[in-house]
Amino acid sequence: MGTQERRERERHERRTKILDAARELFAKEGIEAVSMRRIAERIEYSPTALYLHFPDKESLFRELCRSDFAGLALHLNELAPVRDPLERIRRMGEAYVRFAVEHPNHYRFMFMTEHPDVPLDDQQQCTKGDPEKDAYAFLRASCAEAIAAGQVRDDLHDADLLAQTLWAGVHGVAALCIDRKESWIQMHDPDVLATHMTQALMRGIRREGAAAPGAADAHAGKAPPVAAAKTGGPVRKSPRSSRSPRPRP
Amino acid sequence: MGTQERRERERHERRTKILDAARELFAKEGIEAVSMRRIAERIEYSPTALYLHFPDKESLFRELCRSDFAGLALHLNELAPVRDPLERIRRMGEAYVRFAVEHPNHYRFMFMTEHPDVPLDDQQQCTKGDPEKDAYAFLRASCAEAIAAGQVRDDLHDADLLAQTLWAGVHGVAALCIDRKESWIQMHDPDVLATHMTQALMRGIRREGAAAPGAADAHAGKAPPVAAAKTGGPVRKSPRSSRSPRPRP
DNA sequence: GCATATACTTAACACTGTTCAGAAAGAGTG
DNA sequence: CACTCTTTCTGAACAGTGTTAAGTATATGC
Repeated sequence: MGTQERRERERHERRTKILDAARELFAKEGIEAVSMRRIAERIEYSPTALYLHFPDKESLFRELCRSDFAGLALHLNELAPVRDPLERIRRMGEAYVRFAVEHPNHYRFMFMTEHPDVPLDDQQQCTKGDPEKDAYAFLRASCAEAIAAGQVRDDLHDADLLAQTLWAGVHGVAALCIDRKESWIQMHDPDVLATHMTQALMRGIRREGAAAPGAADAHAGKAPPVAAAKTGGPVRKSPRSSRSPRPRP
Repeated sequence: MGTQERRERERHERRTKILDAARELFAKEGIEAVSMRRIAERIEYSPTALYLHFPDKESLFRELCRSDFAGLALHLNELAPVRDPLERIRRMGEAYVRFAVEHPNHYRFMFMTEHPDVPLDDQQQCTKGDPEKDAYAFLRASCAEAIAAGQVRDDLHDADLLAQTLWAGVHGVAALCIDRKESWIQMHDPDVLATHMTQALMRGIRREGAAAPGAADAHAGKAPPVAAAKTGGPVRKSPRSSRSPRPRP
């Protein structure tokens, strides 16, 4: 009987209707400024109706941002064809800051607010570690690749440590540019800062003697072994207990 | 007539009584979790009484954090006697992250929340730019010094650009460590990350050919020209910054 | 003694996220 | 058809928030 399926479908439509309304308000005004009542109002529901589809406000926005995480990963994956790992990483940094500045509200929610330690649900569980859907995994894989290629200084041969250092660098640029936009400290242009940050970090992590990539490098015609081809190791999903990269070689 | 002065004094005492209660709650639970009612309760006032001393909640916390800004600047100024500008900057980075991790709530309010573009009041107006009271000014001055000393690459000869790049680097470490403490990405130890970040950045900004400072440098016995000329203080004990791991020279 | 400024309180407003009891409508079953 | 059960939504309410208006003591200044 098709009724079951039709109901499922209609339910899904209602859900996305809520999410669409929320996304619009949220992206424009930020998470704090948007109340459940206003979201409900916009789609002519009562506030209570939202709670039939989402347990609370945070879950609603979490769901909303999940797609944005995927979007970020997709955005960065466009750089997968760049052959030289360090050059790829450098460009990822620039693209990352651009993404953050263009979607400040999403970025703020994704990376600038404390998230309670809620256990990953099934969907997150299987995207985690997949370089195509998990931006951090992609970065980490590229770092591992660079290390394996002997491009990185000896004291940075831990892929997680390297990835987190680089991530922190561009996150700092993004976060300061978003928060301190109208502050007593006049920040430079995000693009300029991002470029200098990534270049400085590249010089800072590169093994001495390793040649900097000339402008010659650039794109490869064909997608190479998928950006590291699992360089990051057996990246599969890990049942949450595996949250201990625990490096220290 | 002494009544005026006494009243002024008593008023000031009430003010600090409020601030003390607020500081305690705020530092423990964060700005969001603390309500005006709870602050008032703690000192056996009615909630409205707070509004006789502060126009609103944000002003209260702003006042509270002003002293912490000064504290940060003081903390960093202990490094003023370090003669070599780049080495001084590098250590400032480490000290900065340590400060952030030790006072996460204050740091979050100072540098991780959007502050409305409120015009600086008189007091802020005159601390701004003073390296002893304004940590950014101190960093910027050190950057200018390093540039003047010919230690910095030519493409980073803008003191603000350089300062903001370095700041962003350590801010990224601090912010990620504070926010992602319990996240699906297990962050490395803040100290380790801070050390690697600052070292990588130092290598990344240093003019090629300029010698890295040997461990020989370190403290100066006497106040050297710029840095300490303004420190006004002989920079005695550094009660809290003494635990500098500092591996890998 | 009296007006006044100060410090405080009670009551209330306009919000917030969230829950609970119920109503209306459709589907499945006798 | 009637009966039940599920789904979907609503209205009212709870417990909280920051903040304001109006009113009350009390000490000061004349």
